[in-house]
Amino acid sequence: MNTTSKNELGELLRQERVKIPLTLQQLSDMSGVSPSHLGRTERGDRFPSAGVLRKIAKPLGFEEDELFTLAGYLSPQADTVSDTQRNYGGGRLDPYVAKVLAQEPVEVQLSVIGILGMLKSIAKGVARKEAD
Amino acid sequence: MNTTSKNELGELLRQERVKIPLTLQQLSDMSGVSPSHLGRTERGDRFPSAGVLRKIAKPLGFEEDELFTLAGYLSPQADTVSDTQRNYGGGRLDPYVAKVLAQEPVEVQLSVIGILGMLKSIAKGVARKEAD
DNA sequence: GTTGACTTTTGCCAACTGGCGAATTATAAT
DNA sequence: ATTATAATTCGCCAGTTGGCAAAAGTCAAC
Repeated sequence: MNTTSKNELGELLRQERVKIPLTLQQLSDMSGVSPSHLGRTERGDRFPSAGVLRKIAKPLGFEEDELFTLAGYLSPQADTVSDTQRNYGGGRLDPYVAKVLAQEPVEVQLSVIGILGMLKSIAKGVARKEAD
Repeated sequence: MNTTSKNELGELLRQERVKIPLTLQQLSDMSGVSPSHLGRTERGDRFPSAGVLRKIAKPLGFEEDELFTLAGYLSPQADTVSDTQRNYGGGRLDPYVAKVLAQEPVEVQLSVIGILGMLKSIAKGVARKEAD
């Protein structure tokens, strides 16, 4: 449908699924869409209908209509769409990192990024000192 | 498809089209959807995809996503809380954590879980000590 | 009534979606 | 290395969507 696509949608879907992390089978169980179809969708040999997009959105952590705009069913600035995180073109989370972290309780996960924030501010201070 | 449907969507579409007023041909010219398909859709023997709903929305005076909810592609009020449903199975990575971490270089990500590992082993030692 | 233009419906068809089961490929475990 | 097991992909299929062209159905002027 979108000739210039390079299949960014499918790649995004796989990226999100893997980083959660989920298998096709698990996502299938949550969404009611067959694993084979999900796989084909991610790799771009099938284009997902609005129905499937709706079913898989929440399990993947998307807003209900977020995937619609990404799929071109809704224009980018269409109403409502809470300007959520613009992480799409941004950095990627290493799958191994995701897997390890996912095994920790959410509070630990949050602590980890809290500590990361501290380290970053310390590093920043050090860098400023060194620059003097 | 839905035997009990009464086809409210199709009837609504026809009502709006006639009210404007437009012929199937005219709506077809504006939307790029064939008259025959529009006719079948209104009468309920075809169910419109998200693509055609998007195409005919504005010509009929609807918001772009308005027909999506009417067609059941979008729930009546998309609640914008992605935090509500989580923890499907065990081992899920918090989306916020994922977003934050994803913005760091992969080496930083790896360092982070390295540090996490250290902290865990320290905690384990402490716990054993306390248990004594 | 008949002709004419216009609107809607119908017959048929290609293309696509999405599911199921088998085959293949990765991942552990012994 | 070999086997077991889980994950992904492939082959094939039924059901739908949506377009085109031809067939009705409508309504006016003549």
